[in-house]
Amino acid sequence: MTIRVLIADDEPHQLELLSYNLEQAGFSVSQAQDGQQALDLAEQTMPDIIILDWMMPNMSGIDVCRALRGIMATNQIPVIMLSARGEEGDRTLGLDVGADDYITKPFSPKELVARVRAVLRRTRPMLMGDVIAFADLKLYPNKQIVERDGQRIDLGPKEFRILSLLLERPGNVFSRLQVLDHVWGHGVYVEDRTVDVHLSRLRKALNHNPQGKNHPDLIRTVRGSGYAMREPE
Amino acid sequence: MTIRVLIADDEPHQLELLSYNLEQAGFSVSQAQDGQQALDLAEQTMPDIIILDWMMPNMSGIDVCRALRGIMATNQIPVIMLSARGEEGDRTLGLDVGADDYITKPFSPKELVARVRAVLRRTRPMLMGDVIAFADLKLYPNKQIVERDGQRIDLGPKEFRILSLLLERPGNVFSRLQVLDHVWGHGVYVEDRTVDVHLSRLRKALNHNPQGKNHPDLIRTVRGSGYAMREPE
DNA sequence: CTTGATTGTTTCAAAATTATGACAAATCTG
DNA sequence: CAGATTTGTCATAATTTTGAAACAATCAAG
Repeated sequence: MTIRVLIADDEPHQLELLSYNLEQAGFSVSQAQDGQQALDLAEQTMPDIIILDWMMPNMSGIDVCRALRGIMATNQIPVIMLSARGEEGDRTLGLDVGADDYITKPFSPKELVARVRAVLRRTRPMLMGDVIAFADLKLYPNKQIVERDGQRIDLGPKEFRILSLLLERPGNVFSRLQVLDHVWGHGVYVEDRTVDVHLSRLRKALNHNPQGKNHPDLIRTVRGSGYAMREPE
Repeated sequence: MTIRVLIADDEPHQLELLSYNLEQAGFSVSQAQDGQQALDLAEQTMPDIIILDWMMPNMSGIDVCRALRGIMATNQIPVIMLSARGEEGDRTLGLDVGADDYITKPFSPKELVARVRAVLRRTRPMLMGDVIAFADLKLYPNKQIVERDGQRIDLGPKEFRILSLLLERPGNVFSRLQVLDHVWGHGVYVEDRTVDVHLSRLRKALNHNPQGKNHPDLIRTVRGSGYAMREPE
């Protein structure tokens, strides 16, 4: 369950240095030497976070960021921009384009690592082991426990992971294929209708109420598309 | 099995004074002169507790604390902040960033030592040799003794250490690999299934009741992941 | 209100994972 | 060193989880 970082910088020395530090910090790192390559790699490998140097040949960090935001698959991946300039205008431009954080050079590798963690904590709290709350539901990643309305709920591994996925972006619709990819992993031969079955099991477990009436259904079926968490009224 | 403290303060005199007192109190102390160094040392040596001066060159105590919290490896290490100012806002900022306690200057070395002990007692009772209680279970860390429901229980060394590990963060799931790492140590060639066997032995020992019915099982198996202490709802 | 498409559920055998008894090797104790 | 205890592995049993198929229910549009 390692966190994957993509880092793009045209200066080999800097790239190597930062990669090394990120790896030391326990991340799995892939490198790009220019903007175009970064974009390609991002699409191919779908990292958990992307670090872009502002100035790069071929395609600037800004351009890459804009492009990433335009692609459905990548537009949720958090981005950190690295910049030599320190002008306020740049910063806002960076954030405007959809970057999640902005670091001005010079900075220490330590700082970069800290920022990466901070951004991930903000955007993907589950990856960092924080408790996820949604309506009257609580999910404890470290304990692999789910509670609804204070009541403990038992879930099989697959159901737990599906719920985790849905809770990563509450409200977002996940297609059956996406669910298969994230929960089963790539290249696994399984019917997509199997997802339905697990969703059914998940619903049954979540909505079942020991005393009396069932809880309202927290999962929304989007006909023709997939499933999502539903925020109750 | 001495407790290791990292203390960071940019004023050499103060640093020396506090270090001396902490050492007198039986702690093993390492020193940092600025924030960056503190962060580095923390990652390298993984102390049991960290004391940070609020104002430091290079990186303030706040920044260091934030960074520590962002790093998986260090985010469980308790932190005490030292501050010259006494404003309420600072205090809450300090605690917001994830500090465990906050001391306003001027303070006596005695007070610092007392606070260190208090924080450790709160966060890592086992380190202080305190008795760990969990449900009707009691574990005496330095005596290597466990009792359930008042009855003395005999555990082999491995079983004792596994139980200690599970009790460090009750409810948290520990993978077989984590258990192997913590109990056997790194680079030991042992089947992961061996952990199952020891868990089985641990359970048998814990749940066996001389008079009549067995105790309820205190250990939770998390299919596909590992083991954890079973917490009440 | 019918129809075709999509989704929900139940059931069941297979697959995967975990529990545990038995035993030899290793380690400790006196 | 002898005897006792602790360890690690294996084989087998017990359990849980999974995936697919079959059928029921629901939906969206004519």
